[in-house]
Amino acid sequence: MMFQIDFKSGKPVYLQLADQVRYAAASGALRPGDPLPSIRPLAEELRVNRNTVAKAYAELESQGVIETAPGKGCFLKENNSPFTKQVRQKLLITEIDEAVVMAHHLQVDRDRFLALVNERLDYFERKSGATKRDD
Amino acid sequence: MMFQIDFKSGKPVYLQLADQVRYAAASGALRPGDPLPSIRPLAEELRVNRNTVAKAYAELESQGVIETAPGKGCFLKENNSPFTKQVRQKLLITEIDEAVVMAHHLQVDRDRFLALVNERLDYFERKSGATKRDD
DNA sequence: TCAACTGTCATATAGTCCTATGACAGTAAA
DNA sequence: TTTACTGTCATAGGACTATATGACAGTTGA
Repeated sequence: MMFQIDFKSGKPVYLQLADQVRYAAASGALRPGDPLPSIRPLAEELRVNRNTVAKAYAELESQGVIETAPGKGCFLKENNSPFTKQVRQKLLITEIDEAVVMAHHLQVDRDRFLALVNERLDYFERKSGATKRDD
Repeated sequence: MMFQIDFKSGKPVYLQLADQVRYAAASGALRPGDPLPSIRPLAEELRVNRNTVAKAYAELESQGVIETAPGKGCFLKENNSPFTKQVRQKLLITEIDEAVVMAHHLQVDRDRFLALVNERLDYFERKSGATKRDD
């Protein structure tokens, strides 16, 4: 589905979820005014307590990313650009660095690493091509 | 100094430290047989409790990265790749996938992503080359 | 109105992370 | 031996994360 939790990462679940909502907003997967998944169903889907989802949403609301309306639901706010282009690039570089460090640690050389990266890019392109939405 | 902790990251301190030791080993900043900083001084320097440093070291020892000798100190192990080739590749692919997924989220296209990967590879190669020591 | 949904709040429980602190045993050098 | 270092262990407490659960009020549609 739209959100995924890594329970082994050591990173709090509510932060993972909040980050993913921000990414969805940044990437356009969620647009201003769009409803977010309701707390209870999402908690069930992610196999997480409803309080944990509520905490993620509460944080997002306090940061002005979403709007919550008791009785109605949660919606993406109009003017949400929590990430500038620079910040987004920094986020990506952090992820890339972790992979590069792991490659060093595992003594995988540059060519083999780049081959793996291309392989995974192919894999995800095939995958997302299959799930492309009609908007 | 050699290690740095980000107290705002949400990631446990002992995991951050363990990762940095692994990186130091991978990059050559620490070589097999080298002594690691002693627990108490390092804890003081990082402004962290000594138990937290001890926990990081204990994890590294259980993973075969370092060796601890009560009364003497902690030292980088000779052959620190406790993982089989398959397991290592799987670990690496997991890291790569996280970066690829992030790139998708942030709408960074393939060419730009590969350019960033190469840039970071260059960066780390320069860095590990520059930290070569005179012993 | 009634039922089913929405978010919200309060309480209790458990686990982890981190701190603080004292104590112990092994090592090494004066 | 004494002193100062090393890693290790045990205990206690605070903060945070997450769980489980019950209850409440607002919204919506039958």
